Amino acid sequence: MPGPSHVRRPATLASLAAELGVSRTTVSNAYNRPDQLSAPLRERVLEAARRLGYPGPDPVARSLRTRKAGAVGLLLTEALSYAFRDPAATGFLEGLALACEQANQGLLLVPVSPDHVDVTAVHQAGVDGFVVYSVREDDPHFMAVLERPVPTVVCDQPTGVEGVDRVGVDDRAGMLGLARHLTGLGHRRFGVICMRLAAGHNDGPASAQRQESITYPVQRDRLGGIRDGLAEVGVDWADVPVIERFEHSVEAGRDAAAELMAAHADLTAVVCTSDILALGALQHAAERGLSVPDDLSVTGFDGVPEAGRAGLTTVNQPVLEKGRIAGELLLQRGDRNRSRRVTLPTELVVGTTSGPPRSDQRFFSGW
Amino acid sequence: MPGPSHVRRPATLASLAAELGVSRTTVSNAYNRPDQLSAPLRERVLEAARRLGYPGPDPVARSLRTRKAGAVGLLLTEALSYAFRDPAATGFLEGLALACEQANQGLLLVPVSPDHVDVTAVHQAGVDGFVVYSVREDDPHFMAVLERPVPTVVCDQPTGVEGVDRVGVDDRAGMLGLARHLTGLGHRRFGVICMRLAAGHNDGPASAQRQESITYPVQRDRLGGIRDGLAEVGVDWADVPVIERFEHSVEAGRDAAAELMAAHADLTAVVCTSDILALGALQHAAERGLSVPDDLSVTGFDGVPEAGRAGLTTVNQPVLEKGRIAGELLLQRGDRNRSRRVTLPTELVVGTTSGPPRSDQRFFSGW
DNA sequence: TCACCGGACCGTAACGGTTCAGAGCCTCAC
DNA sequence: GTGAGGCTCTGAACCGTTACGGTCCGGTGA
Repeated sequence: MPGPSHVRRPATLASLAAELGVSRTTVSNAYNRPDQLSAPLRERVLEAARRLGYPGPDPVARSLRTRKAGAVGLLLTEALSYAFRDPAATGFLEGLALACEQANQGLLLVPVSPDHVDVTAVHQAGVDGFVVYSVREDDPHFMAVLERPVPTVVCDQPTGVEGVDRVGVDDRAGMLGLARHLTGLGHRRFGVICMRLAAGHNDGPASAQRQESITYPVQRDRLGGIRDGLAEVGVDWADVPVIERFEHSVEAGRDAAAELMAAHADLTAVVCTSDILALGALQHAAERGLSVPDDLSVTGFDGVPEAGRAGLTTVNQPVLEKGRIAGELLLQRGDRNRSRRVTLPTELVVGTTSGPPRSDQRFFSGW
Repeated sequence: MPGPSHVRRPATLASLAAELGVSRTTVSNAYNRPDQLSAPLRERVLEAARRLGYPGPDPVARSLRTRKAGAVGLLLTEALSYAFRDPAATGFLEGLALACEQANQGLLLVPVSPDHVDVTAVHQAGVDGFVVYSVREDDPHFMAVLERPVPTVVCDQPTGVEGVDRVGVDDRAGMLGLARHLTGLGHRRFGVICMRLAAGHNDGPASAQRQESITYPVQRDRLGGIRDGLAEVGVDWADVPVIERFEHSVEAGRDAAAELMAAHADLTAVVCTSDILALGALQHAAERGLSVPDDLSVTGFDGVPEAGRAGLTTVNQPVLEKGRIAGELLLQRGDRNRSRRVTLPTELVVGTTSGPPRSDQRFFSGW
């Protein structure tokens, strides 16, 4: 098997042209516009290229001249590797990759350092546009993206950025439906487990003040949906404990559930703002010996495959579709200039983790 | 919230320099080498940049000049989106992404068209090197990568390419250990389900001839490992039916198992060359009413999370580690020029899907 | 006074292509 | 014979930046 050709400094289009005694234009055309030169000459060019080990036009130089990179940048707030761990993100990426490969565009995962903020990677990225996946409103990387003179599409959050297309779901409505499902079953004593609400590490109860200053619109909407749903049956939001976790993992959900139940043993329903957290809550319930849904109802959000297998009551959102549409919004942008907003439908999925509270608990809740 | 700046044609370094009456070098230095100019002047430059909406040095132009793109290209044979569906690939990607983000390098997923071969995407990719994940020996995209004058690292396959680093596991040894486990349990009647062996769609038995012309070394080694293991107890490989599937999915595994068992109802063990296929085989066994492992033993390869949950007997390989090392081989390549080979260990995991064959079956196998 | 030095800044030449307006030249119709 | 038009091919400008090797100037030590 032949080895790679990176040993020798490769020939350039110019050197190839000189070798052949033709103009650089002609060599360029041999690659890009075969109809612009005679077949024999073209063959002669290509043959010489083979002989001299010319790898074809340099992609970077071409990008500079043509002003297109042939790639889409993807920005995530989390560490890059996170994208491959979170099933919701994975689904999104699959959809986005689908759109990219259909348009023959590369997908550049922009490395963001989770620890120290460093936006150079955003400046480094040779891309024709950015897809931003679910980042904080005041994310510095996102700011850097906005400064780049390329189109941008946001998935989920931040919302309402001028001149930027967005695709997402109606998180508030989705959660509202879920809350009604639970209140309809008779629940009145709720606890909530949510994801990171703003910059800064806050593992524990989310104070009213913190809830005021949420910088993740999705979390804001999901909490808002729950609050609205509970308000309909007279449950005061101030009485609902909300536990926040910085990390988004099953482990974090389990841990949060433990914290929640330790302080509020009388809850009949735990609403989580993601399936991953809910799966953790289910783990905790099992460890605590609570029967779900008899002793406790647990719900999630997203509709990831594992949730389906676990029979979790949740709100499905079309993650793959979100990715696909994000890609299409970016790539198929005609001469449109106004920003477009796409809101996809969610669907309440009633699984086996939600049911009416025990009658004694129901009675208890009447106090 | 402010909008993006892609409306106006952005200022260039040159125009900024002209505006300020300084040289372009100075502006460049303001961004890249703050120590090369006085602080006040630097501030003046940056202020003017802000005022004129100069987004900082163009990444593509910079790449052209500095000859580095700040990104690693990833080549997969399958459609891009596949990478996010196969858990083994996902694990690999996570590891690779880890290495990339540590080196502050982007990860460019190169779009390959699964249907019609089109290597332009490989030529398009502005990257400093390629990681090739598990492709066919004669894959045209891979050939195109080799022509690019950049370093390349291969994961798994193809093997033995001159001048190209490689990371993988000893697939043959892994499978050999697994085969010994099964023969040790008493199995003598085997069936095999394997992944795509070569170019071309072959869903069905893999003839001896096809097995001769395998172009996926990993499959060659895994099958070879089984063969060697069976030979040790006198089982003739010619008597072992091998079913191939083009698609790599649970569904395909289920289907292949059905085909296998329909023709060979007397098998006591089905060895699959991947966990995904094995999970499908388990599904089929369940549908057929076979008790695993009493009626049938089923094994996989890879050690994906789902296999763990299913209790599958399999061969674990450190997929995340493979990705991380692939990235490191590419990024931390010193002035080394000889190609490096890294072989990571595998581990036999005995789950609940393998056990001794029924005694009557064992007797039967003695015929 | 003068050679020398270091900091601050600059001019020029790449980097490797693409693009566009032609220049030749040949053919064909009139 | 001649002008129109088509096919090939060329020359020069341009894309936006950084690398390299300077220059300029004020200060210093002898």
